Amino acid sequence: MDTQSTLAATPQSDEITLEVVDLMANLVALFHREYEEAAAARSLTGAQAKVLALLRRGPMPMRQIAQTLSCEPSNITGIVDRLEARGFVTREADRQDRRVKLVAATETGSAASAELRESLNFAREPLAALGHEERTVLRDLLRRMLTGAATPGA
Amino acid sequence: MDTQSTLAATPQSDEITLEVVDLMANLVALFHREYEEAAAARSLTGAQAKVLALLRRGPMPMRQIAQTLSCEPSNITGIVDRLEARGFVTREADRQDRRVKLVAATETGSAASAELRESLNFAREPLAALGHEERTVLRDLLRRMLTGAATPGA
DNA sequence: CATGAAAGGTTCATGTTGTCAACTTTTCAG
DNA sequence: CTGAAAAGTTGACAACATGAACCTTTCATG
Repeated sequence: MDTQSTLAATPQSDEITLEVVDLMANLVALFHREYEEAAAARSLTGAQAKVLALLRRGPMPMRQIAQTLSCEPSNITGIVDRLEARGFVTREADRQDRRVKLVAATETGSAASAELRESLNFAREPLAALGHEERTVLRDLLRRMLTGAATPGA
Repeated sequence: MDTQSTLAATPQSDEITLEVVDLMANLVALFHREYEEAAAARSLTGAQAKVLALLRRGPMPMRQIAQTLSCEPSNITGIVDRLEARGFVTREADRQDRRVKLVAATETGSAASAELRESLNFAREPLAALGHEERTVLRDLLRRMLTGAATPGA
């Protein structure tokens, strides 16, 4: 299945693909910057904002947070420590398995996260360049790219 | 897929846009992870790889690197220090303005950067889902999104 | 049931990234 | 010539990230 369904001999390294990869890199950098700025405007770091965003759907064990963000559990300990110290998050032991600590967003935490998300949607300058139809096309392409790969958030 | 709310007074927050933003966020996270992994496989950090990538087109002053990456110049000092210590990069004073230090990739540095770039092109699983035509469409959309915004690399 | 392996979190040591303020050197305007 | 401004560096400090060692809880197996 690794063998691509296209006809080219080296479909992964043709002109178009190279340029798309570069464009992607730029877009990724741009989004990353905007995300950091939006978080900083609410005196959150990027990592803290990411963790908080994960908790929108409900409490989550430390380990699962680490897996979702692809980092070591010990790293999450520190980030949650800081979020907890500022009242954005609580830690409580799981009833079923007392080894597990469930991290849950507080009122304040949820509010901050929702606010940040809102601000992001409006800050998306790049998208402003595209019309409705184009966004639809883009959406479909992105969907195709993401199904099959790891899709943590949604 | 409601089609009636397209008279958007708030074109930034319709259904499609919201979904595109979320998809983008996932794609950004995915690319970011892959980039870090690819860099780590060559014992480079993400930041070091980014600086090295910037030098592909030729030497660049410290300040310009900082501006392109949207961070403080003092931060670049440290990153370049480590790259220099490992022989990936050299610092030399600019002839015209001796305040300026031009950072240039060495043979080794260029090779590492090129290698990483190559590996990225092949590691791009998401792109594998798209055919040639679709990649072209995607490229055009990305181009549109990036022109007008800050376009550091290209 | 007892015991040891395994899993979930934390702690500690260490290194990298990032900011900010103070400083040196060089350039340039007056 | 003198002072302001620009380019880089340094030092102090916080956050992030990893890996190893450790504690507690769970669970499989004898």
